[in-house]
Amino acid sequence: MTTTTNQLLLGDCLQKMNEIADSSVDLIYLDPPFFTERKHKLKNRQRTKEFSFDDIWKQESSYAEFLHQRILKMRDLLKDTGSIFVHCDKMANHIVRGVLDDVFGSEYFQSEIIWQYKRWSNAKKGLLPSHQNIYFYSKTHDFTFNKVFMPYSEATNLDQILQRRTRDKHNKSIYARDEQGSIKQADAKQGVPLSDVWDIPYLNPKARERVGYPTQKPLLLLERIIALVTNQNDLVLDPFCGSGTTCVAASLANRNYIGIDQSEDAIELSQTRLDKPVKTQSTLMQKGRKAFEQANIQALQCLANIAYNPVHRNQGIDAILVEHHHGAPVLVKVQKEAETLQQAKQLLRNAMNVKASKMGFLIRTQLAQDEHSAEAKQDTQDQDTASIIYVIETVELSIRRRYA
Amino acid sequence: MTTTTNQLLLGDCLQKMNEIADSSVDLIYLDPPFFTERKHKLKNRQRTKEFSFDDIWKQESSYAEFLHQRILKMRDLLKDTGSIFVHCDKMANHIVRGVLDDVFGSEYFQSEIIWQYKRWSNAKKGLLPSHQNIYFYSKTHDFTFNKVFMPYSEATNLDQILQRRTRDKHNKSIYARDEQGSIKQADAKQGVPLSDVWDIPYLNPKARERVGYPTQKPLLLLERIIALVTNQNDLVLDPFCGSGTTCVAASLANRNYIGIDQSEDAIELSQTRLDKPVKTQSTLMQKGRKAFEQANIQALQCLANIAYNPVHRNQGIDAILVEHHHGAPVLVKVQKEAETLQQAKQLLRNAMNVKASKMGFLIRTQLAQDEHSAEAKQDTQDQDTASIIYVIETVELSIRRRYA
DNA sequence: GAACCCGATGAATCCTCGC
DNA sequence: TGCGAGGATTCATCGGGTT
Repeated sequence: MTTTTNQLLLGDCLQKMNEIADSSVDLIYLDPPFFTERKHKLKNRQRTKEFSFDDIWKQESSYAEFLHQRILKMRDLLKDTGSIFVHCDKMANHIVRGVLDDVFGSEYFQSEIIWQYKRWSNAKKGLLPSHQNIYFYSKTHDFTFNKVFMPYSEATNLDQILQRRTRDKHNKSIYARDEQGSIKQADAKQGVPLSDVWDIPYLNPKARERVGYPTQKPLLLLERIIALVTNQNDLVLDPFCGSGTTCVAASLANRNYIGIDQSEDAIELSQTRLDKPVKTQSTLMQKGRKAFEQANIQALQCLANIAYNPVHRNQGIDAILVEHHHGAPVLVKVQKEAETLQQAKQLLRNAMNVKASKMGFLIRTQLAQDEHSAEAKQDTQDQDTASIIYVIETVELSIRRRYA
Repeated sequence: MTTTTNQLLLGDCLQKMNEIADSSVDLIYLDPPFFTERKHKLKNRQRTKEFSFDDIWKQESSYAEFLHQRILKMRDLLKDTGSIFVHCDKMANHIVRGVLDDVFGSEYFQSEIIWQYKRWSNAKKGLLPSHQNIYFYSKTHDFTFNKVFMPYSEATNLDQILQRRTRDKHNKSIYARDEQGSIKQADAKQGVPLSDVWDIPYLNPKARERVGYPTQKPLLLLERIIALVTNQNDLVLDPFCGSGTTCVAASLANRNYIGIDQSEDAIELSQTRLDKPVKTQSTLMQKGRKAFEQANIQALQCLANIAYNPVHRNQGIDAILVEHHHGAPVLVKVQKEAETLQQAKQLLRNAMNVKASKMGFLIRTQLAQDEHSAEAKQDTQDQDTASIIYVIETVELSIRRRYA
């Protein structure tokens, strides 16, 4: 049997998976639906002194049964080098784990991935839920895995890490030295293996990427999973594809895909997204939180000795000073490379209107086309609102100016 | 029955807990021993097509039974306002969760806490394990909880947070505006509620706090848990107290404690620690990770487009290139403001000797007193070691030079 | 085969040395 | 004697090799 790839199938995956050849899939990702009705049944149950596992499972059995049947079939579809990633509802992760241990075997459990994100807070008593669990099992020990390396920790003595080590006669670890007694260097290192805790921004409620599916996942999450355990032209299957994120990510990464869903709407939506994929264009999404911190280094350096709160994700403002001025916040904006001074000023002015700010600082970083225009040099006083924008230059710009 | 507090009990907690009065404990923390023998039993088990839940559990049942008996008793010991925190082994978290759901009821599940950390890596194919799970259940809905707030994330729209919000007639959340229609500023906010993902440094192998217990937890972790769900003079119980971290943390926070352990050594050790508690106080602990990042911003900026590993805490080196040269690392140093070129060169040269590096780059950022000296302009070749230092200038410096 | 040993690992602390 | 820079050391966890 040959499998037609790059298609979306409408129906229960239990049936539809029969259209896929055994041992043909490289990665299965699923976020199975979770039926919350069961939960309430538990409420009034009697606690018994004599413990039986059946008690736990009876409550969950219909769900576990549902999942078990399907995951059994999924295992057959996987190549020997294939992997499965199962996204868990927080009320059911023990059930999912139990089923996976049964079908794949606990020795093929690779990782519990924690997808961590910051989120808008709620008023709930307790801790703010800010993670989800993804279980990663491989079919065999010979699974495809593309190693990813991350930077060393800031607290690491990196120069020492690069020294070769050995053990002395007491089996104590020491640095290796050559005949002259100088330290031997280790081979080139690439960094630290990727951790099982992933800090990936939660899909912002207003993101363009969002298509209205409650459990929609960020593309970045799926892209990372796909990059980790598949290669180009491999086949990715999502048996509960929903809004189609997995398929879109696979398609963007030049992998083949098959998506299955019971809902006609889901299939239609997925197809639309596949025809014209939209990925949220935010610095945070693309480069991660670290890059976000560095993106504005220049701006922050200018402010090095002033007490300020950095502001991200706002075109008009890069920082708000801690000190207020006449009871209103003082805003700071750094001119971006692509902005003319005019544009930058207007953005800051808008922001100041919204924030009712009376004082703003605009930090120039770019030479103007017409260096002699009045606008380029003067601070701006807005007649209506009595607010003022001071224009400041970076040191570097003032040097370049003398050459202009 | 009255309970004697601030004591350590030797024995199986199943028996010893009988010495504690029912409904007298405010917090139970436990890190139950985990018997890894199970793992191997699972290995050769046949997967059966007809699915039975008993199959999953039979393997685990002796362990689950062990845990269930004890946790049942623990629930009785808890006050109605009390909570339990259970630390899980990564191979057993589904078992623990199942038992807790059974004893406490899933509606009293409050959080799965992810304790996240950085740690030395290993050769594992796959993701680097860097978290542990802690389950948090309350006995009733009326549990003690002290809200904790953390600083806002870098990606938060801080400017929006500072705007006062209200609801319109359709009960939709909107920004509050004054008579003139401009936005009202909110009062100072406390921050974001504490997340269920905790970044707490792992107990370092060299830490003096370490006492030799393999599963010893950092005091910081227990301190946070205790602060979260207990008040002064409350009673904290650890039925598997091991090295006694829980009791020490409770004692330091002016809570009462009871620790139980089967091992005489553990009890003795715990008592020693209680008499003279040691807590790690380091730069990382005190100033946090951020302190490292900001120390060196300027140097890192100069290296923007080169593949390098940043080096902290070493005067002679700011970075090591990823690529090696003639089998030796290539070192990079950025001249600091207070350093003359001579001094900078010497520091780099020393570092190169120690690291046996053949090639180094020194990035000039300062104009020399005597701009015309030969030393200022020339690269340095060391006759003895055949190593060479290339001197490079920043763009900014070369502009300033033309004015010098 | 199974049990054991051994080397590699990197985070982060302790510790020493020099001024 | 105090302090800071940076060198030294440890540990749990893998894989792989060897009894």
